[in-house]
Amino acid sequence: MTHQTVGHRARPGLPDDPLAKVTEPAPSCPVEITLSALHGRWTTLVIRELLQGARTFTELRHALPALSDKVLSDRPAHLTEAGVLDRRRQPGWPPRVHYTLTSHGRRLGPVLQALWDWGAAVTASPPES
Amino acid sequence: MTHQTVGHRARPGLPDDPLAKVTEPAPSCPVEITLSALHGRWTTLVIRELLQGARTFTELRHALPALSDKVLSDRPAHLTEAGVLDRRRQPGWPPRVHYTLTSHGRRLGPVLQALWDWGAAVTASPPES
DNA sequence: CTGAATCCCTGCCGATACTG
DNA sequence: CAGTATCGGCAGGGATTCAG
Repeated sequence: MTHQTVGHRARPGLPDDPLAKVTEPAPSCPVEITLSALHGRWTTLVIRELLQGARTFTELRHALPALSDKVLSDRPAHLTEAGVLDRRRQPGWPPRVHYTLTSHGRRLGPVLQALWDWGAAVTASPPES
Repeated sequence: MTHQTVGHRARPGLPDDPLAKVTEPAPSCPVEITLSALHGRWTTLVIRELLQGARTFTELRHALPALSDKVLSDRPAHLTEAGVLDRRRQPGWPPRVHYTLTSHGRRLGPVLQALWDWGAAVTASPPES
């Protein structure tokens, strides 16, 4: 399926890594890092928007009209810290800021795809419950 | 609506699906469904544990000693609702409950793998920050 | 043994108002 | 234009206690 080139593994399941044995949500755990990057309402929608190209603050607001200015400001800031986004100020007036995905950010595409596929599969064939 | 076959996709990124155009975190969005299943602290660690086989309440407690009884009870309950887990009571005394991944649950393995890979890649090559 | 009920504390998110 | 400051409501989750 859309199993990208994220590296194949000998066996299914989780990798053979010392961090795979943590018994608490350590911030150094790769899974925690990713979930932390995706954390927060609206976050995945902001990423989806930017997967289609650079966006300014106003363009994001237009694409996601329900977001308050605060969240519209917080999400890109958080994502920039997480290394997902690049923030470029365009000199002059009025101020313009362009948000662009970094190479890391672009690699979130397959991750969101994996999330999408699982949710779609569950919807298509709900469990016994 | 979810007319899709989750098969191959013409282009990278997100699928061509009406739900891909929501402008708010709709609960019917597959991505939201998956994130909702993984939602909550400790959740992914519980799933990781169960990816290695069925576990009882006590076995989970032993594997994840830091969890309070409440969370240790809430997480499997939530995951059962989400169709990830199967809960089987063993008759007799003392009461024993076995938690097992459903077929949907087992399919979370690759999803966690994708999350792991992204986090590991970011750690390996941190951004400009 | 396997939880459910309760209490409290914290952090998220929405709304509104203000600034370089 | 692109945010920051502030306030308040509410849900998540830890600790403790109780129940089948």
